[in-house]
Amino acid sequence: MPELPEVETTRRGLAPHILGRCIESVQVREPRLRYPVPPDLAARLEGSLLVDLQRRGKYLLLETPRGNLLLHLGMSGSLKLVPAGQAPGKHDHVDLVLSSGLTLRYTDPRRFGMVLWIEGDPMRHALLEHLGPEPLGETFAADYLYRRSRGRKMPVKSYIMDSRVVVGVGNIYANEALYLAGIHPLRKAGRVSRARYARLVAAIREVLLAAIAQGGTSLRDFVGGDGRPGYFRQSLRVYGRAGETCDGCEGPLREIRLGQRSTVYCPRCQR
DNA sequence: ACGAAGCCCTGCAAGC
DNA sequence: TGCTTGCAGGGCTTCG
Repeated sequence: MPELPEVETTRRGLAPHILGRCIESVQVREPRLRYPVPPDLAARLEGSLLVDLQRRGKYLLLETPRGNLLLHLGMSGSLKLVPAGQAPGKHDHVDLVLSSGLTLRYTDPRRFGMVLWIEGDPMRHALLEHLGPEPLGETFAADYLYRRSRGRKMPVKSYIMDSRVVVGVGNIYANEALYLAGIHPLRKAGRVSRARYARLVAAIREVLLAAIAQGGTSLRDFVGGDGRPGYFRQSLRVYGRAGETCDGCEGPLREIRLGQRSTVYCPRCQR
């Protein structure tokens, strides 16, 4: 399940291999993703130079002189480079055949992801314009989280997973960051102090940066490999560990459902 | 305006 | 063994 670190790892892995290349042809085998792939995508892209690959939250923006390709990996999506002509698998929905002899292949078994075309300023696009700050950027700070949360009654975990508040904090990292910050996931967002938001900001950065650092070790997988970055599993402190022992107090970790998301925490260490 | 629930989808695991 | 059922979840959309 690609979260921000996996998307950033994908961006870094792909960029040096695709930028400066030209799109020779495009094949859309399955347009039924989260939103339909535009029927005229091939006409928009063919013959275009790939100028830049940027990330905004968990979205990737592949820039060409005529517009941007907006990509989201959803739950199960991935992008990889394969040799031109390699037979597609069942869930290989979109191919961009490049001038380099490699094909950029979009795969997504569950089809929660998206491949869209944007002309004009992509940051004005409906899907991007209301996104909150980047968690690794300067504007994401304790003061910001604190002020914006005043009066909010939703659980702090739901608050930090709201992409209008901050982008890129998915379920796994929300669980991990709240554990590191010692904050109970059900605590009302408006009842978290400024000092504890400072700890939370640091914790969110820490888990994301650690995951990116680990993902970076498998960058070679992006060419000819399976295209799957490391999933950071071995470092998880709470996620997927319900019933196991808390590293801090050695008590059992508890699991609840919050908004149909698995939520794991230590009832003793997190208040 | 806010917060919660619903929905999209397939692979996998558990249960019978 | 082969079915059915349930679960996983990002993020937009709808409902209350």
